[in-house]
Amino acid sequence: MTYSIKEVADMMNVEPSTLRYYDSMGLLPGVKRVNGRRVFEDKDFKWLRVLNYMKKINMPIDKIRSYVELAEKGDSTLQERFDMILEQKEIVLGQIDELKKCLKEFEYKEWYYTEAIKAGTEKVVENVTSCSPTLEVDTIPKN
Amino acid sequence: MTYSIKEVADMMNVEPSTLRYYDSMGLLPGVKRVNGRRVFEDKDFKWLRVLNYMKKINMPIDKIRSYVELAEKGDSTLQERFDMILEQKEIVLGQIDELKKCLKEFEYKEWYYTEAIKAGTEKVVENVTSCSPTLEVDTIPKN
DNA sequence: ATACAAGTTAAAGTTAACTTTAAGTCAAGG
DNA sequence: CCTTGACTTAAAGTTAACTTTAACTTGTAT
Repeated sequence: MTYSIKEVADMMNVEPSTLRYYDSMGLLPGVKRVNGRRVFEDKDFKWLRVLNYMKKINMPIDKIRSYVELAEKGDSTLQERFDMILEQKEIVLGQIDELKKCLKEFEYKEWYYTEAIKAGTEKVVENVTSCSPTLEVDTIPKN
Repeated sequence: MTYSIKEVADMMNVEPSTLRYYDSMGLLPGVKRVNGRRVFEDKDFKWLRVLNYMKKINMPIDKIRSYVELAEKGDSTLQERFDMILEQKEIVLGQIDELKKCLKEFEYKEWYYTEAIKAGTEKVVENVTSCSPTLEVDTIPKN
């Protein structure tokens, strides 16, 4: 089974131009051409899938490319790739942790506004939310 | 207690220029000035904290600003703010869910490379990872 | 045969979120 | 008095990740 760039783009929910861009960045190795046109095969979805979850964790394209390049080199890079995967796994764990903390803040705000709406004014809950600068402010991530 | 822009920047782990930028975007309402210089007070950390977790969930600055603007209008916007918070809470839940799926992929890859390294070659596990295009590829998020 | 839809490239344009630069103000120390 | 360091603004520059454009080719339908 083969697929046109449009078909793959639709499956992946991106624009064809995005796939061309990924290809030009070296993220889609080994995609066949027929008359200059990209023809996607089942094996290409292996990479598309990898691309998919690597992008979801906000891995920069340059880093994804280096992983792809390692994979292209074959068995001699197994350890390096393993190390990269482990590192990214830790990053995902950290991201999940951060988001869970944020979730708590939103749940708190949900309660806060529920109470405020009940009372018709924020004054009723404002005192509860006063924060000490040092204790409650954790770091804003650089990006 | 008051703080200079540099002190706050250090606490928040951002550049002073970033705080000026946030201020210029309307994200830091009510910061005092003395001789034209920003002087942060404890009450300002309430907003910095909100800014902090809103940025962590990748809420765009424009959307944060509209929340800040609603808050500035007072009690008449309580319901609107509640709705925004609820919406964002759902978004965070979705993000956590996505990341958990990604985590599984990385854990799988961890196992994959562990086996491959043991065997000295990927061939041993390659067949396990063949994917059907439709079943295993879920959508790449637009951004 | 011819028009049209879908593909191609290279290069320029876009957007968000900062960051840097240039030119200036101000308070404190020597 | 003068220098230094930390602040100020407005405006220009940066970066990543696309997206659009322009000019062109190709396969399919009428």
